[in-house]
Amino acid sequence: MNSLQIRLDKKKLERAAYVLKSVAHPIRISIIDLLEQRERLSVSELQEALQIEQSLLSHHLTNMRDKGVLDTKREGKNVYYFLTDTTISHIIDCINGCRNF
Amino acid sequence: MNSLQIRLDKKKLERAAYVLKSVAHPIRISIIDLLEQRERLSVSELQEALQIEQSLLSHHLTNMRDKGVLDTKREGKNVYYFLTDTTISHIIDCINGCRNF
DNA sequence: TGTATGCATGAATATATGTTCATGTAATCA
DNA sequence: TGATTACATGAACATATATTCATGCATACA
Repeated sequence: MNSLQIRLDKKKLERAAYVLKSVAHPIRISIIDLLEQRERLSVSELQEALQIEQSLLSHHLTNMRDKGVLDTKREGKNVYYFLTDTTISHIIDCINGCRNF
Repeated sequence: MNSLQIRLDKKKLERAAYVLKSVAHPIRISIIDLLEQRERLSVSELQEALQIEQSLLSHHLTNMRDKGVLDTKREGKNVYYFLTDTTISHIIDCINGCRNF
């Protein structure tokens, strides 16, 4: 028997890689970490916690939103970001809980 | 109270991003998927299943090995690759089991 | 309505990653 | 020991990603 084959179709593979990419960055992992603590955060709040340029933060947030990891809700002048799915949190916990990495 | 802060230190963050990056690619996800089915696989076996150039595969394998995701064992002419940690499998399962992605 | 605040966007640049091609090396076997 | 098989490596090139800077747009408020 030699039935070795990839179990994921091309679309799934690309989608998975696409989502994972949007997590695989120190700043973006930090954003997820913060959103695990606070449910939802405005860009200003994130900026204060992260201490990075507003524009850079905005680019990262847009990136994560485009990839479906985050979503937003405007309230007055503020835009609040929140996690769309707990899967991403699990992934970060997974990595951090792991001794080998 | 306003005790919002990143819970992960810089080293952990960079390490996590580093490991995640080595997973965030269709070919490399496929490799992990195959190694979940077979425990260990030679480069030739992987190549047959993946249908990609030997050199490209080798680069990806080296990448994953360097980042601690895979390890190797030579046996005669063959080099066998295997997962060092189930965390990575969990991550892939996590993503695939998730309806939102 | 003008001004300040909060955030987004686009172009330019810097840097990292992926892929190919040619070649190298290690183990086996005739 | 010379040829073959299995895999690795490095340079060159292509492409993607990250960062900065300047500017734009929306909301609120004086």
